[in-house]
Amino acid sequence: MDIFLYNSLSKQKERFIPLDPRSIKMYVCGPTVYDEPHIGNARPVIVFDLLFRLLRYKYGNDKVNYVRNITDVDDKINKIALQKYPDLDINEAIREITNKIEVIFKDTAIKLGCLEPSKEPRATEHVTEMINIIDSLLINKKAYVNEGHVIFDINSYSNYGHLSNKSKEDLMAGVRIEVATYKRDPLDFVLWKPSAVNEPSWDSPWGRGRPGWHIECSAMSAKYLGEVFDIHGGGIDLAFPHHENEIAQSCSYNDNDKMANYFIHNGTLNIEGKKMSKSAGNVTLLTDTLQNYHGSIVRLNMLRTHYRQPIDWTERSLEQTENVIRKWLSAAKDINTEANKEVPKEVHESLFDDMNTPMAITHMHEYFNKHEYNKLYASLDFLGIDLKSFNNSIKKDKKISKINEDEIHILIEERNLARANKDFKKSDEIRNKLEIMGIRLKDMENGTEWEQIE
RNA sequence: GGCCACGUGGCCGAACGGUUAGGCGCGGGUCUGCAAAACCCUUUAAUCCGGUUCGACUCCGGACGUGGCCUCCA
Repeated sequence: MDIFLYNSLSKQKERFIPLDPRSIKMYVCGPTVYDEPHIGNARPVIVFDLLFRLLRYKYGNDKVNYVRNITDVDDKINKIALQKYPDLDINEAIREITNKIEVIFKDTAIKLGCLEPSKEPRATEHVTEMINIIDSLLINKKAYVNEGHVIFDINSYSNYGHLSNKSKEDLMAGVRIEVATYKRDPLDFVLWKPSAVNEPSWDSPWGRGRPGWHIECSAMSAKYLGEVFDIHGGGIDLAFPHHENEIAQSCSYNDNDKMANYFIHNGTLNIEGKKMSKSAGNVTLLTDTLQNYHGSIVRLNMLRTHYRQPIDWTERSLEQTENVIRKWLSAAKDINTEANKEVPKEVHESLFDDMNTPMAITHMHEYFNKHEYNKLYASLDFLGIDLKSFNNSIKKDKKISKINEDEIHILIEERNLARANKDFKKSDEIRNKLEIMGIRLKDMENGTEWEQIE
């Protein structure tokens, strides 16, 4: 069975045909590490992890090369570095911040059930490669130097705007800021810019400076995946200008008509119906969400919506997902762990059809209803949702102290004694008392169990 | 202003030119001393206005709404 993917280049669903089935090459734009990861960052991380898993499944675990970069050079980082560590040397301050955020980001990705990419290169470790590309673009007259900046000449690349479906005229109509004096054309973009004293800088043929946005991805994708690779992924918000500019640079540099055969974009994410923004004060940090919901819930909640569809991230949908997971978890004891872990056909087909996770989840509900728990669990496993870790975390999450726990056990014994004596008035009093304490009792066949409410 | 995506039942969320997707929740029931869990039953929708068609939630046009992007700026 082949994988079908919606390709932003052709604007339609296409059969995925790799350049070389023995080595699949996927590049995904990773985070700019300037602030704690938020829920919006999680979407591409989860979506492309799933694609990584599908590709591994079809072509072999060791045949897929998944590169997800870390952008650690950016003016936002500079600003925060100066704010947070005014006494440190700027480069040290930046290191401090980017290292810290990178650790949180990677830790979060693991909690969300994501496999580690094959390679996670950092932009700052590839400045030499960037300079080489810029130098070559200058030699080939695709770029020019002005006022210490190196600028990409948009008019040297005829296909500009193809990915984002924008014509030069449309783009010009949108130009609303004052155009920088060093640009010949308002649409030209910066490859290299000079650095002030308190900005990070590297030596270059054009003086001390730093790379512009976009060039890092051209440099790192070429280095690790080659001139042309299979899949380039990221959020739809990156299609323009980021990916458009990457294509212009890379294709001009390599003299190719393509950078990657498939551009795959995930849809946007809103918070309770509104755009997430700092000014609106509704930035949902992943670390906060993961405090209240296990990574499996966050992951499943994300996958309940098709990846290209806009998603409205709400507390309510998280609660719904938690309900589903708890229900599925109830079947865990009936799982035959020895059973073959083969992905059920229907789930396999759904996922290979442009990652139709909602359809796959529908099949999983069917498996549960038909008591085909092994199929359900094989599917969950394939989606990267680990219910076993969830199970453990329920216990761990209980914030009941030891003393409290002893007290609960005493009360349970007391109640069971009352029940044995048919003193239901007393037994109900104890139930109520525990409920007020936030403990719910469950009389099971072999004894009374308890759980914390909420 | 330009380009684009989306608008499905109380809520989430698919497929599909004609056959009640599915889930969550609500309600009812079985079970239970009472609960909880589980199980069973129940709950028929497509923002609006036109058009194409024997037939449209599905295709086309328009309106309205929500959201994204419009180049170094957070």
